[in-house]
Amino acid sequence: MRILIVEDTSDVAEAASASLGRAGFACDIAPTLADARACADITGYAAIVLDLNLPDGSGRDFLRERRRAGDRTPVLVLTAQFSVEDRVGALDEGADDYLVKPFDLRELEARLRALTRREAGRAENRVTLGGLDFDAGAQSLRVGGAAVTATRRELALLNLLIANRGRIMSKDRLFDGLFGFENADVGTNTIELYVARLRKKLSGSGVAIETHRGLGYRLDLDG
Amino acid sequence: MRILIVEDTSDVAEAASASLGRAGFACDIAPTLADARACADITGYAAIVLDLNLPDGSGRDFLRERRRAGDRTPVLVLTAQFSVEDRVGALDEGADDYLVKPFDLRELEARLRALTRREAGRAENRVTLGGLDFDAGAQSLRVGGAAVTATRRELALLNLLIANRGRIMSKDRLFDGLFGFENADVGTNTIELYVARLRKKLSGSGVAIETHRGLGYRLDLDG
DNA sequence: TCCAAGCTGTCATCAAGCTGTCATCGCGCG
DNA sequence: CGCGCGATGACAGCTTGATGACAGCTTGGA
Repeated sequence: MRILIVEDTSDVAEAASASLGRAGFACDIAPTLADARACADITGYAAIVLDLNLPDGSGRDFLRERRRAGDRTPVLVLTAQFSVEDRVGALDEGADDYLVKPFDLRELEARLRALTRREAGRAENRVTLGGLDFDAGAQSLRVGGAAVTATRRELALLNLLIANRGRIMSKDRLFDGLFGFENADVGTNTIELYVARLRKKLSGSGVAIETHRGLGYRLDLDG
Repeated sequence: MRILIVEDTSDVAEAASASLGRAGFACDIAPTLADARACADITGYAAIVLDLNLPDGSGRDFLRERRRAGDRTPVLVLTAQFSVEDRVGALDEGADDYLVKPFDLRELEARLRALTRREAGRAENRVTLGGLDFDAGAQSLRVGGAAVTATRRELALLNLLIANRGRIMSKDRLFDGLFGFENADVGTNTIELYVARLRKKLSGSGVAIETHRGLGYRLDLDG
């Protein structure tokens, strides 16, 4: 799951990026509206965290632009203001959620999980699929009832595959979901590597990651 | 848009109901968990406003029940507590949003609009034709309900034919659609080859690729 | 601050199966 | 009946993916 953080205070942006990164999100940071537009044009995001106060304009303009262009990416707005009008305005302009600064990083994380999971058509973090039991919030994985340890990247990949279960995901899309711009030089072989590692851990779970040559991978029930 | 308000303080419930009513929502009020269960079982709601503090238990139990039962109705949680743990917990248990009491009625209204708004709109580029079911996004193909695997080229050809269904496509045009400039030296026989391969996979689908000698191919319903 | 453990990503090598060519056969049309 | 376009089976090359080993780096603990 790739997230765009539009925030000019680098302290806040860095902290959020680090915290979300640990939670399995891949983050890009845009300190200005111009940067945000560039990033959003280049790639798609699972969600956008948007500060309203930016050096080159208001985040609300950016939000309005995207919505007008038909972009429905979930947007969580950050605001330092206490005015109800402002929050309500942002929500009515198409924001999906907001947080008042200063905010707790765990809360940002939980809200982004709620937003992205809604996009995937899920109502809760926990997914049971065959003998597989995955909780995106707790980052925990069980196979046939037994706890299985998995690394951050492995869980991120699993999360992506589950969110798109039954669909073939190209390696490019998986790559975009797993890595932000700062890791753009990572070889695409990495995806194959993590698929292999995940498969090993999922063996016997009744869930399989199928290879579709030249197309990508698909997660679905075995058999 | 019908909304269920689960809240035992009748002042708050009435005020919310009146305000939301003016905004175009139809509201039912449930003062207890038992009432809430009864209402939710009888009819479906566009969203649920849920107080966590109720005379006969915690709203979180109710939330968990509904989610476990597969109910995805958007839930907005009302909480009097400031504990981050509690909010995060509710969100992770499947809540879509929360408000801290006391809250502004306009804000409740805006948030419910945001929650219900996103139920609409799920763009799918999926085509069903006779017994054939093709999803260009998921790159998946079904014939008579059964999943059929196809290679990249086969899917590309199918996509082209479906997009121009009922029209005769010359081999040249199909060729241009399947191969870029770098493959310009591929023999035109290849198209015939892939048509044959596709026909094999589509047999029994009710869809046929007709040959029009000297002109090209046409995909349409059988018979 | 240093160390150890484990996560990450690169590389090389091996396997799989997609791709396109060829040859041969069928079939429609003149 | 003959010509030419199209159909199809077989095959070899080559792209694409799988996987084991390894080095660098991060992270957590002492």
